[in-house]
Amino acid sequence: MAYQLLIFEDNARLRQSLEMLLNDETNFHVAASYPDCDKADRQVEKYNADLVVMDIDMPGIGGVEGVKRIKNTNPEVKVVMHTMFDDDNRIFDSICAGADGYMLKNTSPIQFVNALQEVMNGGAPMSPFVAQKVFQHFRQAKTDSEQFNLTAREKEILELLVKGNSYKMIADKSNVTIDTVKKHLQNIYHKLHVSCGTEAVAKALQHKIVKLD
Amino acid sequence: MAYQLLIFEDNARLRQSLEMLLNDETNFHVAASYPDCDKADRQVEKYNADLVVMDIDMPGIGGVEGVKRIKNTNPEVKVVMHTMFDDDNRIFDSICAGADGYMLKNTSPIQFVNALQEVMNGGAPMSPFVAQKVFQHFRQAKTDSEQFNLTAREKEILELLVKGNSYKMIADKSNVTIDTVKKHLQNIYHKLHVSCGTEAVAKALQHKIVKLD
DNA sequence: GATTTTATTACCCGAAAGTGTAATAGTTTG
DNA sequence: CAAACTATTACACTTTCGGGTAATAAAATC
Repeated sequence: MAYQLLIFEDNARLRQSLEMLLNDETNFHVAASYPDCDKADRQVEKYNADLVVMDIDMPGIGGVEGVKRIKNTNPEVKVVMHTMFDDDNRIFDSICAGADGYMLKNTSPIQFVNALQEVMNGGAPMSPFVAQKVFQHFRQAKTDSEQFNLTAREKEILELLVKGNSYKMIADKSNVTIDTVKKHLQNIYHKLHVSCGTEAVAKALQHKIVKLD
Repeated sequence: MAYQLLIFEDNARLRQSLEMLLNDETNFHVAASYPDCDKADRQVEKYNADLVVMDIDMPGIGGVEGVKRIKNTNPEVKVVMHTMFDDDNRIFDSICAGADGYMLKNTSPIQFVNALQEVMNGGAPMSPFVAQKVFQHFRQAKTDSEQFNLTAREKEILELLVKGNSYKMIADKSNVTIDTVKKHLQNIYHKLHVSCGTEAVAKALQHKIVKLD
């Protein structure tokens, strides 16, 4: 049985190309295709779709919002983004919205079909460039995190602060007096270029100086 | 010119299989292979390696620490993890340590060679299962973030707190009195099940209730 | 239309946070 | 070896936080 597939793509020529390409595959059947995804959730239900190919830049609600709606009503439907956009925000927004794959439009037809097959097998296909961006996102912080020159002791105390401890609790857990804790945090705030505890926590988490499991 | 390749893999049989497999490829040349990566950084330099295949579970320092060292001394060398481990921590630790790819050992030889080729072309190859984990990592928070039942106003105020504003500053920016801010934050703390601002900031960021660009 | 939720202001009070200054001692580094 | 860094404690002082209680009005919900 072939997978029921829906295409959302505002460029008519590309839409038809995709239809032809995918209908040539025995395990895919393009149930329908649309130039916008304003009613994507209903259309998915109507055709009982297994898989959706979603452009991002479309008239009406964009593809990112489209994914959100589809995943909201039919979480089991797989959605693969298919777009020219390769900027970080579009990529991460799509993934957060629930996309199961992210393929750039420069992908060869063979690779694209492979990607769709991969997503049906439970994978998360993405173009090499996208994969690189995703990896970078994890690494990014690591590099600048050591740029604050916090001493081991200071990291220790900052971590306790981030985990919600008061000055007094930090003092107890570190076996020092509260005044020492105060002094350390004062130094920490200076090094992080912040002026209070909440800001320090935000910065520490943002730059992954401390991790919360 | 073939890429100079190093293999770190403690299982002798697998190590030899990999050598044979990769030496069959015209564009790869296995310069050397080792059962541990304790001196990986020096070995990389000695053979002027372009690419490293790295197991994780090895005697001595593990593969994760190995990647760290290699990337520290030779950031331009590509490192692909090759392991049986598919748990989140190993995956994310490796990526953070600087790995350029993460392939599970159940990968077919053809796919593995493709992955190595992909990484040399600037990609970030990963097994479907790994890709799925990575996507999940982005999505995860989104679901439970709306479970705190914060009102729009409360989110607004919480966001200002996270960004390092004092009660007084929040009051000014929200055009309300400081007492109102206090009351709101008090309610917010209850809803988040925390008892102070720093804890609230940590929780807000952890659950991505507010994002810092 | 009545009830609940949300946003708002106000006041009191004690505890916690944050600043400044200063002194001591061990460690590290040049 | 001297200088710089790190960890530590102490005290005084001001500001900020956070809890409790209470009252009002608009908005949303039932």
